[in-house]
Amino acid sequence: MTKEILYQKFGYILDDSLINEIINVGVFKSFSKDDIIIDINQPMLYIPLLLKGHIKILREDNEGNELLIYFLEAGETCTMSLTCCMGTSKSKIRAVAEQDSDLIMIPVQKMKEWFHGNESWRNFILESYQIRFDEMLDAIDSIAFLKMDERLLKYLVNKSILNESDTILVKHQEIAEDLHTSRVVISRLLKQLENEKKIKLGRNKIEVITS
Amino acid sequence: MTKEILYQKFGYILDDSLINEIINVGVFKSFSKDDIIIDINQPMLYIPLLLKGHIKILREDNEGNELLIYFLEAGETCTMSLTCCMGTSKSKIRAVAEQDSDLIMIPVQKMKEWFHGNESWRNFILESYQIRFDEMLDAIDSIAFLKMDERLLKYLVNKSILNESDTILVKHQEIAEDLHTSRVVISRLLKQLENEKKIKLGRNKIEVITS
DNA sequence: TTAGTTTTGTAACCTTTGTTACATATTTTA
DNA sequence: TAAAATATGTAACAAAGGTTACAAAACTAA
Repeated sequence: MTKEILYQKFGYILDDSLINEIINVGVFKSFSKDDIIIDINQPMLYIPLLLKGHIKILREDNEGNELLIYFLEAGETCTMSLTCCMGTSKSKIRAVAEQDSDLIMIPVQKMKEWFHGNESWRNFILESYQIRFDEMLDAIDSIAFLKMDERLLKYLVNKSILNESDTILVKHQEIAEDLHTSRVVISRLLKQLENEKKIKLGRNKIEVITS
Repeated sequence: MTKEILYQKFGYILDDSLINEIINVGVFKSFSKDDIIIDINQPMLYIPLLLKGHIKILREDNEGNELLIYFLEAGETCTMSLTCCMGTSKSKIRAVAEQDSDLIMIPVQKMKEWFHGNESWRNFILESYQIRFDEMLDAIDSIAFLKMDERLLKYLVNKSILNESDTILVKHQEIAEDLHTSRVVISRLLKQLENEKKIKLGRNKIEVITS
């Protein structure tokens, strides 16, 4: 039940009255794997709280090529959507369900009210910003400082932690899009990582060797 | 006088009583060009409000190589320092004065009080976060999607806008450090940009041709 | 089971970026 | 003014990553 999940994922920081209000004003939504939850330039009318699943946050260049910035997990929100209260209300990123995911969508107006009226919500917002900032810095570090093979391994390890499994179900093409490179480059580097005994390759499947 | 500059740069968003309190509790500090204002892993005890000058915000890799993330201008604050209220209080970035700069340093404790007690401060924080987020996205775009010659030109144009002058006083080595590449690469690409009539090179000096 | 589709492997080649080494030009200092 | 220090120019080569083209393997559906 939604209320229980809300308490479980957000109860550590949001107070009881607020959680009750979230249930009253929030709109429950489910998305299937690969659904686009919000797209670039779409108006942001709701702030999403993620109850279940994982969401990819992506950026796009002029030619339509993507780049994964970070993942959202259950118990988190997209700070991009928070900034919409000020200034532009258009999304600068694309959010895609990495797995089947459940969200509660909160109208922007409520977010503003709570921001000025509820301390626990303010703390949640601050904490969210901090987490996102750290993720953005980490994304910058990876792109700027790591070579593609290192980025690839980090991506795989991260994904395996996220899914709580050493085996990742993914195609080379999908990895290439997330890392903003070509499928051939990924296949080449994956084979190299396999030779270095860091992973094991299968069709639609990669096993990360943790040892 | 400090009070007037505060009103001039922050009066559009912070209310009068808050500006008066900032003057009371804030510590005025001046830095010279190339001074390190705060370094990586240093504890963050103050939030800086930039009154005059420009500040470079840099990230560093394991080998000590830098990468410019963005510039702070007068009327802005470093959101990295805001997040220190929650969680870690260690700086994840290095802040270096790009020009002689004046700051007002606000104790973290005050920032927390104001965040829960003053609406104009909350709006300022939200706005700051939005600006920084956009800058971070822009930094990611540049690193991920642009080739080095494009990044270089963007860097030069940006610097020329910031300094309100077509002529930038800078060494190739410094550019190389900001963009996380080598001096030879920068010299090569600068010469190329000069051949394309986009810039004019001098010693310690680059003129951006706007035409 | 066969034909088509999807996914992966790999070779060959190109472009961009990084490295080393050294030359030249300009400024500073003795 | 000569010597030293600093800044820039450039060649030659290396390495990483991107592109094209095609083959082979694995799966799917008729």
